[in-house]
Amino acid sequence: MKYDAIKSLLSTDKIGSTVTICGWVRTFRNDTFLAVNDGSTIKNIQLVIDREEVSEEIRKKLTTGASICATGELIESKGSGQATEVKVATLELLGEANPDEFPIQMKRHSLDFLREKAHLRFRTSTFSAVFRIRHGMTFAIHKYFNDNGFYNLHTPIITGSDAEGAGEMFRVTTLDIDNPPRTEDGKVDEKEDFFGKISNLTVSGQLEAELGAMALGKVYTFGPTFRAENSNTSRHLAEFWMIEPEVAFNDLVDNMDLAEDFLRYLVKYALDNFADDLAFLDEREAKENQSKPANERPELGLLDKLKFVADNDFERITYTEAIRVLLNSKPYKKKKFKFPIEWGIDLQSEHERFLVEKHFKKPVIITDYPAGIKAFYMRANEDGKTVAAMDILVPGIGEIIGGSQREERLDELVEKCKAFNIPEEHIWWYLDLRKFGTAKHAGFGLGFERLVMFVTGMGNIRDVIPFPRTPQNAEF
RNA sequence: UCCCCUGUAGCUCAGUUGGUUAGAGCAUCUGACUGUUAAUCAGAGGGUCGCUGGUUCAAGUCCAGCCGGGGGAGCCA
Repeated sequence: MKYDAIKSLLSTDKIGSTVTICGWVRTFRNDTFLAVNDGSTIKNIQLVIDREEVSEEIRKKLTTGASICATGELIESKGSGQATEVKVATLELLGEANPDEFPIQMKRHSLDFLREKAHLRFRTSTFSAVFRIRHGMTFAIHKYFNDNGFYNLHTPIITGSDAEGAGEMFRVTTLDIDNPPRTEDGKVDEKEDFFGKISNLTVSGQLEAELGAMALGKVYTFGPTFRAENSNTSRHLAEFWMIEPEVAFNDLVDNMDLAEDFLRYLVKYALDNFADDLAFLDEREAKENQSKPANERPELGLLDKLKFVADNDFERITYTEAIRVLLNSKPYKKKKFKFPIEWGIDLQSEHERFLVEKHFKKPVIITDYPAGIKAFYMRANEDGKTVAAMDILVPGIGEIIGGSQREERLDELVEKCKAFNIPEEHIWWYLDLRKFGTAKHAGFGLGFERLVMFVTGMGNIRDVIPFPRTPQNAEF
């Protein structure tokens, strides 16, 4: 049915016109004032009900969560809390929400509690704001790439490639697991499976994206990825969405320039288009921080943090410099770090957090990591020790982007495969790219949910995806 | 997978060195009020204290095991 989005009515230019509101009741005060939200904005509209017009039977059922549709005149509000309100002429109760059973009441609920009510948490201000912004980020990502000459590439979700090396994979099979077909020597006969071989859910579209980039020039993927790691943290999901641009003829510096421009564009987009939702989340975060001890509070609130990122260049340092900074740091000298620091180790969370939150106080791009701690496809540097890799770290989240210039030299890549125990016949097609018209190219992966965490200030990744998939949990 | 914390009303939490009938705020219900802003005021209902076992005259409180939730670490995005 046709109805007026609340978002379109909150400005006063439609005063005097008859409007139709459909939405869900937030509160009903004084048996007269009905706050209704329809999801078009974080703001509610106030419906004013004449008790002569709407029966007591209906009024009793206007409880939090009930759905209604009403028509009436849009008028200037006599109250001070809002500019406009609707003088109700007709009101239809569409669906009741029994207050004894409906779990979302007008009070502060913990995020833990709402996580267990994921089917209803959209009805809260916090989650509706988060998911509006999540949509906005999806749209802005496609817009950025489209405006900059990239082509969106759909890489496979089910993959027969087992060389991606990004983590444990989910097996995909149509075999009867209680009674699988077996070969003569008693092993499960993989040839009988749907694809005639072992297949899995993808952990990354990067290798396929490289194939696209080496013909279309600039491509990006934006799709679901799956990791069967037993990770129990507030920053990991078993099913998450990833953006992976890949650009032909780009080197590591081009790659960093792209990643930084891209991230800052997205933050600006959120500030420009989701001001109401961000203002609400900013206040929410501020209230939450009040209960924290002073030394755990971030120096900048959400909005200030986003503005700072939008307006300032990221810090760029090499891994080797980062190690030097850490070795000269106060916490290192006072032995506050739990993990040792020496050239060659992978940076721990505590080290990354120090660099980003205490030392530079801004997003940091770390480049040129030791070859031994990075993936096989990253391009070997001239020093023979490091590779052309880059990670972008942001305050509060840690690593949000990981990328590299890819190894385009066939001989070097074949050597790397040997060193990493990857049989050439498994990635013959990836090696073919270096045999025929090879060229330097680079790309990165951005974890979409980590981006949404950063932009919304939410502290747990399970609160920025509608239905999170984590170990031991696939509810809904 | 490892370490730490935690489980008391629908929700958020308090509950002393073990001691009478387990409390508060919000939510709900009843009534009052009627231009309210998470309205207010008065009253009421609501509990197998996660589960199982143990110590004790006595366990929400102490001990053990199990189950659930959270935080941190590793792996990474």
